[in-house]
Amino acid sequence: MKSPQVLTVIIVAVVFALIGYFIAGPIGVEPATVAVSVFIGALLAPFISKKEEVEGSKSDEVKTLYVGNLPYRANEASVRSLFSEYGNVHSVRLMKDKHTGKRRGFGFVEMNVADSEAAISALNDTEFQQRTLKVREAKDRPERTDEAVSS
DNA sequence: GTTGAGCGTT
Repeated sequence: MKSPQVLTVIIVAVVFALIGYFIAGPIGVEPATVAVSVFIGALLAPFISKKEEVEGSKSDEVKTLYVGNLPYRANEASVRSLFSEYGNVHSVRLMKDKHTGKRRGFGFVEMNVADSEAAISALNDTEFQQRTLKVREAKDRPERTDEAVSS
């Protein structure tokens, strides 16, 4: 996938450089300068656009998992180490009650998509600290990435 | 300090 695209980019850059070389004369600019500039520009343009594609696909590599029926003594470290055996764990959040601060017995684990599927089939309905875990794909959460209203 | 179906906060 990578090699044909790079070759295509080079060919397109050469074609643009030739076009710029021939139209540079009537415009009144140095043909060689235009050719080199267009050539470099055509090489850098796909490189910048590909960089954005990579960053955009990186957020898709992480998937949120719902973990239920957790023992109240379980902490984030134990859950993280448990899921880390089946894949790269990005983050672990055990939900607690905001008023009392006690654990509610469920949480969310973020890990890679492929590893998450393996972790679900491997850890779902399995015993963890004398409790049967419920591991599933988490629902879509309301996006609250923006700052909340504060005075 | 307790309890036991569930999908949530910077």
